Amino acid sequence: MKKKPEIEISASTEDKIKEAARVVFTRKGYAATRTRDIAEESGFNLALINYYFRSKEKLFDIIMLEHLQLFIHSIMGTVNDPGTSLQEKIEALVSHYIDMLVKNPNIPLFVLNEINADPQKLIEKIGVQGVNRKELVIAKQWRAFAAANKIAVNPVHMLMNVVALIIFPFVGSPVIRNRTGLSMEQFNALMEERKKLIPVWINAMMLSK
Amino acid sequence: MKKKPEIEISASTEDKIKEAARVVFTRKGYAATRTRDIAEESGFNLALINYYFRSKEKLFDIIMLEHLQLFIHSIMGTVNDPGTSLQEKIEALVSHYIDMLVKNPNIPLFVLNEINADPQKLIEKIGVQGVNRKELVIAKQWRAFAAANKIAVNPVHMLMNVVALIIFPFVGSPVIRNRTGLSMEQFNALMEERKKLIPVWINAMMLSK
DNA sequence: GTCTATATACGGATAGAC
DNA sequence: GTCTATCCGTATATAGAC
Repeated sequence: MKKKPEIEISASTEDKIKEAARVVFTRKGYAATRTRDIAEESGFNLALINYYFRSKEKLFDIIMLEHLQLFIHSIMGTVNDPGTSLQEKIEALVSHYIDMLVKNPNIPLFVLNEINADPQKLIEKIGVQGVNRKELVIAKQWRAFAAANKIAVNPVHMLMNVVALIIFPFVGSPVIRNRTGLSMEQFNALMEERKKLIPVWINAMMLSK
Repeated sequence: MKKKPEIEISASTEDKIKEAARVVFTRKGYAATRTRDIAEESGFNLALINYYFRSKEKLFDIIMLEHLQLFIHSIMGTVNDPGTSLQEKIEALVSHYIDMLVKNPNIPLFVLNEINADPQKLIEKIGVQGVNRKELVIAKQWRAFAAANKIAVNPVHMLMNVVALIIFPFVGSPVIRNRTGLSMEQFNALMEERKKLIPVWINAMMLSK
């Protein structure tokens, strides 16, 4: 495992190809990207892709795995932190994901797409199954909150709602921007607003009767 | 324009191919479906697809157009009905779309995907631009409601939220079902619950401070 | 390691028999 | 209208020169 500098002055050819692949795969999906597109984007020849990664599919698997880890990895620290309240955890998650998605707006659709294309394959690769979700700190805090406030709705609803409010705008971004006439900057400004709004909304939803 | 029977005892070959195409395109997306897949699904030979539809792309355009109309068409009546309140309109829309999505759970991801792949192309085809959205009855009712309750948030947020809460669970269905262990029937039961819950949530969100 | 040239496979589309 | 056989472009992958 080679150590990498924080700022890559000159990335290796392998990393350049991987970055190019990330860009193209994420924008067009697996089936619609050609190895030629990746080669062009990277500035190298198409033969090099196979030299480093053996095949288009293997390269894709690497990219996808990194995306999934980006989604899942960082979350674990916050949801299992005994030092923060439920409300604070929601705020942290919302803020963190919106930041990430503003930088990488194409990731959600890409990931959802490819999971849909082959649900088995990708689910095996994540392998976070080890964690017992019921015993996460956030789960305990939710149960306490639900009991204290006599909340009867299935927690799966609230989970879906949080994720929906965060992710959906990015998935629907082209439609939204077209129908509303918003520029990319204006759209991102709205997303910034949502960091504050979503936790408030979630709270209101949970307590609604 | 031939009139079709409500229940097709024996659909024409053309319609069978179209239905097969709908199934395969919707499941796999444009790039990943092969005309051979459609042929197999339809029970006919691949040559027939070109006989009836000239090309894969023309067939796709037809399917996509029908999907988009399914999304947009029925909505206009309800959002422009002067006889129902804002709350009633939201209830009607939520209920209607969830019914539709339970029957066609793959449509949202498919449509979002293809819009993302080529935003220009599809937006031109919808052509609902004629409608002045500001003058829809629902828009007036929203402004009245917002004024009466001193709501300051950008209405685009609320629009995104309604759509997100309805559509996202279907887009994320494979992940959700995998992480929660829900069967398809249990998932659909949750969606049924959401017909009542979402309008309540929306109301709570709008009035939250 | 990186390139050019090429083998090989696959997919969309068509010709032509029935 | 429907089929079988086939053409032809394109995409992945590899061989081999440098």
